[in-house]
Amino acid sequence: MSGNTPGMDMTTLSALAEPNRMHIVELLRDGPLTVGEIAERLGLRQPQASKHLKVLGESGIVEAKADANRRIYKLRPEPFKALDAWLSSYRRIMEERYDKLDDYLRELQDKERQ
Amino acid sequence: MSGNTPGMDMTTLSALAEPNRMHIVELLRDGPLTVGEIAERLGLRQPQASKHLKVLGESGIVEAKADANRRIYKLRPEPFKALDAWLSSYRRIMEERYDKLDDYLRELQDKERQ
DNA sequence: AGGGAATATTCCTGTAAAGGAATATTTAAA
DNA sequence: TTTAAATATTCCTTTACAGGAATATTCCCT
Repeated sequence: MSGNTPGMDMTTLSALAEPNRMHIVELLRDGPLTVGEIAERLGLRQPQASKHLKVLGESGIVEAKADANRRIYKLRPEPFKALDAWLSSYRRIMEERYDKLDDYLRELQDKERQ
Repeated sequence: MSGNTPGMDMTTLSALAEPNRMHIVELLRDGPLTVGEIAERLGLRQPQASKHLKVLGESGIVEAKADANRRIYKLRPEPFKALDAWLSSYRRIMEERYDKLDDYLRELQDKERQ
């Protein structure tokens, strides 16, 4: 089997919650990059970049392809798919109607307050 | 103005990355709940529930409606919309083609390795 | 006014995690 | 086989944060 979309991993969120790692992910959105390139663009020292990439790798967000000396990192689709699937169970809450009802109730409360 | 969908807040992710808070959010997905109800269902002590709800509130994930002694908490749609908007910029990476190309490159590399 | 219920806040402690600096590892090239 | 470049790992220190216990606050009721 090849294209499975498992449940969301909590480590996905904690990995993305760190600003430097989020920044790395946003960089990789435009294509694979080398550790050195990532470190340079983020103004990080190389060891920190490696550490953050390790965390991202352990949560499956990123994978590396060895190329001699270098390691080319890129995003893996699975965690994003899982996050999207999880988020979809909140579609009802994101609906427009939800907001309207909310505003309506808020108005009522404001009026009652006087 | 009423229906704005601002950019994603990093605190959304860190708030959700804590297991108890994620659990609270999943509970509230099915409807508003009282602090006591939340604490009871999660096996938390009341102060911890309040603390987690405070964090969720500060990141805008949750809001409370006062009802005498009690505070009824419910989800706010905005952070979920923002997360969805952010995720949508990764749709290309989630595409099926991405996986296929990936597998293809992997095959090539495996063959070259011999 | 006083008491009790529901919730919030404070203080303390332990722990996980991020950054800095140094070092180890791997690989290509001379 | 030594050297240098790219990356990973280790050790140390500091800080953020979660839980526990106690206390403060707010509100209703009598």
